[in-house]
Amino acid sequence: MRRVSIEDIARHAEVSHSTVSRALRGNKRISLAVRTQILQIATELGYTPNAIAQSLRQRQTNTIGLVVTDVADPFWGEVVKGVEAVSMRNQKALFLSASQYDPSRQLAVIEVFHQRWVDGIIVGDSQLGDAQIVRLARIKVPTVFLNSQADHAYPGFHAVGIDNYAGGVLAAQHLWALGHRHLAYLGSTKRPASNQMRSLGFAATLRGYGLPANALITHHSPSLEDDLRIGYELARAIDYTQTTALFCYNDSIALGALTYCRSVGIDVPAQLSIVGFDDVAMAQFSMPALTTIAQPKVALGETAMQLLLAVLAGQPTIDTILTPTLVVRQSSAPAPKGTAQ
Amino acid sequence: MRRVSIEDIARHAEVSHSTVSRALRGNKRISLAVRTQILQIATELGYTPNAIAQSLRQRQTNTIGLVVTDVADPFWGEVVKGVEAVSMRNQKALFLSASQYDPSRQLAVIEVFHQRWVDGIIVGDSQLGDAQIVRLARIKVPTVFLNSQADHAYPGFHAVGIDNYAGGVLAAQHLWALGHRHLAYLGSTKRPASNQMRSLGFAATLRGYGLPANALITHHSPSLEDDLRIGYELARAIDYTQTTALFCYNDSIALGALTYCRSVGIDVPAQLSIVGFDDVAMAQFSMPALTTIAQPKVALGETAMQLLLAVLAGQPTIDTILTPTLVVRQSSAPAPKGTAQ
DNA sequence: CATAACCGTGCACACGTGTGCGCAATCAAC
DNA sequence: GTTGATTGCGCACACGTGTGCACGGTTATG
Repeated sequence: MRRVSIEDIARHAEVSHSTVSRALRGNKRISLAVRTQILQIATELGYTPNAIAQSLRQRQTNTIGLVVTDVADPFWGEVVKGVEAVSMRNQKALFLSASQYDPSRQLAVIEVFHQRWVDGIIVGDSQLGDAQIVRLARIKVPTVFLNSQADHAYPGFHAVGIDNYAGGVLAAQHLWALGHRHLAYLGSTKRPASNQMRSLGFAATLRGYGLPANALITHHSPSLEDDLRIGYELARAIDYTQTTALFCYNDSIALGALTYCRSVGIDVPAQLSIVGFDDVAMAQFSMPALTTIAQPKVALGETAMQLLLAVLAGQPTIDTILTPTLVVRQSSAPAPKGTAQ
Repeated sequence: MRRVSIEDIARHAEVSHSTVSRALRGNKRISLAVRTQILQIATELGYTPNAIAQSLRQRQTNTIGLVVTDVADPFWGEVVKGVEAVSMRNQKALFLSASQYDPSRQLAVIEVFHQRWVDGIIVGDSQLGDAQIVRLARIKVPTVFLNSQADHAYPGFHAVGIDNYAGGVLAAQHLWALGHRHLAYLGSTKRPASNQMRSLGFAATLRGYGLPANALITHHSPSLEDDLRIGYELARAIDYTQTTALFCYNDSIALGALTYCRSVGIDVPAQLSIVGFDDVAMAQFSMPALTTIAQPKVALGETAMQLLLAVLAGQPTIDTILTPTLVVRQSSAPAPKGTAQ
């Protein structure tokens, strides 16, 4: 039942375990004859190095902890995919945990990671409060925040994200250019900071164009429900005799809104334009295909992991803010005649 | 820079590290006075147990390895969510890795898990060949296969899955009852076994009803592309002067097919019925909402993890095959007049 | 008061690896 | 042939934790 260790190999080869260890690691002070013999015995016995013992000895686990809010969210699914790919490629094992948008669980997960001596941590959608950040700062694990919902400016903390404000600006420019003068923003309270930035960029840009304050309404869902359902519900609260365009926190909410519109016969985009955020896979396959502010999701995950690796390697790094791009599809069109002021 | 260990606590409390260890673990042979003092010093110093050292000592890591084909796939996202939830609740850390449908990578990941001494492994969508299974059997790690693409009947191997054949039967019954007499199956070659079972259940049932062989055509995508795109492409290859119903390997393919149909003006469900598989979140929000064979995805993940925990606890277990259910929505309807024989 | 039972703690080892240091053997140089 | 360098390997310890055993001290018992 016991697994084969270097001690077992040593016994067979009639050398000490030190010699076996050195031979396996390619130390050049071991003679070729002995080394090849050891390697052969190792494969014969089916030896597998014990990563736990190695970790203890080397005080390093080659392990990364990733905590996200929800793995089943299509956005995070892609991000995790990017993180995993780079992690795998660099021989780091990946711990995954989900926080379900609960900051205390987020911290709890991080503590578990700490106990397991992960080399580094990536936190998605961080909603940690100041007190929690202080606790996190005490355990000095290199940490990368990915699309953080709060500013964590501490030494040893790094960040990768997209410019949410710029995304809001893009949406506003696009819809304004199409002639929309009564608009709505459908937000998400589960992600306070990014929600606010997208909303702000959107609203500020429109105001800059001269849009009166009462011509822009914003609805933020209070619930933790599924985004698709939230979008459906928020869309039903809108007065469509005025509003001709919706900008949604993300694609799931937009797709939910789109479903509501079709179910009550609102013609998208002839009567109503809808713009989403993220550019999830489904966005190009809805009917009509969704105009959206695209985030490079997989790249976001890859970048976060690469940044973390650089930190671990002691290289100088800089935080990265990626820029979102506007992807125009069929869900947005010129405002219907007679609605512009 | 060194982290605080029980040795450090021992020094402060002027006892031996054995006493500290016992106090922390609640051993009743330590006097109350000493124990409380030790606990206080522990929190003062900010002690965190070293899970690596514990693992080495106890020959058990409280760690589970999960390997899936693609985290970004909406189906697997939900499954991972279920696995993670149960894992977390039982204080097991979860290693995640993706195989990208490559059996050799699947095995490679398992070997890494083995090196890290995971207590158990869950393999999603296993496509391991016989040789790989033999290798896997040599390393005696309790393993649960989740919706396996092959029969792995070995001692120490367990399985959780759904009855794909029954799913195919359900789809056939539903579409036949609606009067469809020319049908097509849009499959996926990335998942050979489940694809075959769904196709077989579908075809056998229809033949049982007396459907002539040439009235059912099957298309299997040869590529590794995104399912949504595969569905779109496969749907364009169909002759719609005959075919009035599509049964698709999964919802993503069905949604892709649906998108193609709308883009060329085929009315779903008036002209064409579409049935998917899985019941992903998006299925109820497409237009029309997708009729589909539902899998309990989160429950599947939870069940797999619970089965694994039972195995680890030495309890007797039995493999579980869950039964899919038909969810009728708006994408399926009676066959258009004049098409039935 | 002597002996036994019991309670609280420390010693020492183990888990599996990696590595600094030393030691023996071989070889080269003068 | 003595000295010095070089090569190849083992000894012993460390990483942090848990636990069997022994041992000293206190209390109960006769």
